[in-house]
Amino acid sequence: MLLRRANVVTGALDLLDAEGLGGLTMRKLGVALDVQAGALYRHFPNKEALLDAMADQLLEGVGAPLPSDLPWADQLELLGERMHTALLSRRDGARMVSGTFAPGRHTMIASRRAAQVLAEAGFPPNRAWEITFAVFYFVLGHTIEEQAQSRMPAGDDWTARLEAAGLDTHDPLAMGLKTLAAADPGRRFSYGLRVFLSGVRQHAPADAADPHEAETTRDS
Amino acid sequence: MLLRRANVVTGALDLLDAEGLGGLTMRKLGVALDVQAGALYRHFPNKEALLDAMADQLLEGVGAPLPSDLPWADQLELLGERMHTALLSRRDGARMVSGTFAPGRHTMIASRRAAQVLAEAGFPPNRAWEITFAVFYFVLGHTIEEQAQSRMPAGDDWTARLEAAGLDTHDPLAMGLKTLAAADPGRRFSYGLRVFLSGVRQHAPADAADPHEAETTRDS
DNA sequence: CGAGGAAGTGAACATCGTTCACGGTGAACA
DNA sequence: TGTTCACCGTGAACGATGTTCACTTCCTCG
Repeated sequence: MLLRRANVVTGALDLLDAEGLGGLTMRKLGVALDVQAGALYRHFPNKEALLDAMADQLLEGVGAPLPSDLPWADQLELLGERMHTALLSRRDGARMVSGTFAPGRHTMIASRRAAQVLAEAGFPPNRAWEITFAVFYFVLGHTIEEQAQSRMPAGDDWTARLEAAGLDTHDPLAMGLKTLAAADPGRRFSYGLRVFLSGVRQHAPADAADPHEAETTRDS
Repeated sequence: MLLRRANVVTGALDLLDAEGLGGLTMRKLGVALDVQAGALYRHFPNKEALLDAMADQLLEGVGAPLPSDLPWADQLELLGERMHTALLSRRDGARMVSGTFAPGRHTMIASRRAAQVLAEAGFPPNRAWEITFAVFYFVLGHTIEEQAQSRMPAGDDWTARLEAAGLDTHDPLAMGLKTLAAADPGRRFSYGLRVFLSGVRQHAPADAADPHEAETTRDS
């Protein structure tokens, strides 16, 4: 069968799931696609371009329309959760996206959606983009670590590290770290995202229509 | 001259500045240290361990004591700025740190410092760590992108990308993106960090002594 | 039917991380 | 003083990786 650009991308994403980012090799991808490794260069100038395409494919749908009856901050939260889910959908997805330089089509669509939500909330355009990127950085960074932790040796206790940092193991702070490592990373992510967004809400211009703020400081 | 572990790390960091993360090679590092590549394996079991040590060295001093007369949120901001500066001090510093798995000594010290500030502000220990990591993720993610953009081709206009995403070039949103690309990344970072931290402030427990919040909602 | 171009082959190239048998050297110890 | 021994470094090799290239194969279109 003829090899199409899209086949290469989906095949590469499947191989990513099977082998991880380190095991994603042009030769292995060739085997998976029943093709010699060199043939892949008919569709992509180099591996980096393939990774760019993979990253963009991963973010497909993140920028889909949002329920317009939601407050803008909740729309942003939904967008962040979508991105989080998309990054988690493939092994090492976050690390792969973070290694990408040129934002692709779907990435731009998602960014545009976020910036638009913020602009409609009253933020000036450059501020809207600024916050958009900031939120995405947080999502990306958190998800990278989330996926990195999942491949750590199970009993990789933080105890030794805490001691090396001069922290007593019985310190309540040390205990907190251990309970954190055992906690659900998804909940941690959502909490962090909400913390961030409540900061965004506080920086919203005065003319923004925000129900949360309205509850506490205004009434209409 | 005898090669010591610390010499390898500093030599590797200098080579990182000269060649970038992609050009950081065991052989090149050998040449820089007047040593055969294989000799490096007397000091580090593999390249990853060397990168871990480099990343940790980069973060030395970030966790230094903070001026205790500062409000806790400002202490956290200072910590974030310190980390930002440290990551920027070497080429590809942020990407290098993000590729690291095992947090080293200095990394733990810096994290501990942040968690301690939050704990003293009244956050329960696990929440303190949660927020610590979230802030660090933001700093890391933002700095990665910051350093990635600096090696982009100068005239890499976003115009084409915006059009591919279905956004008119004359849209005010599109204009905002262009002004953003021309803006000082350091200012953008500081703004994002403050936005995040104002969110953290809003999630502080009621018994936290915070002057900002006091100004607006309480008075003592 | 025949030509042209795209898709794929297979082998090679340079480079990478890593390993290993070996040489040297300097300090500790009898 | 002579011997030992742990450590540091050498030099060459191994396998794997990204990438290239001359060549074949095959589909399509005039």
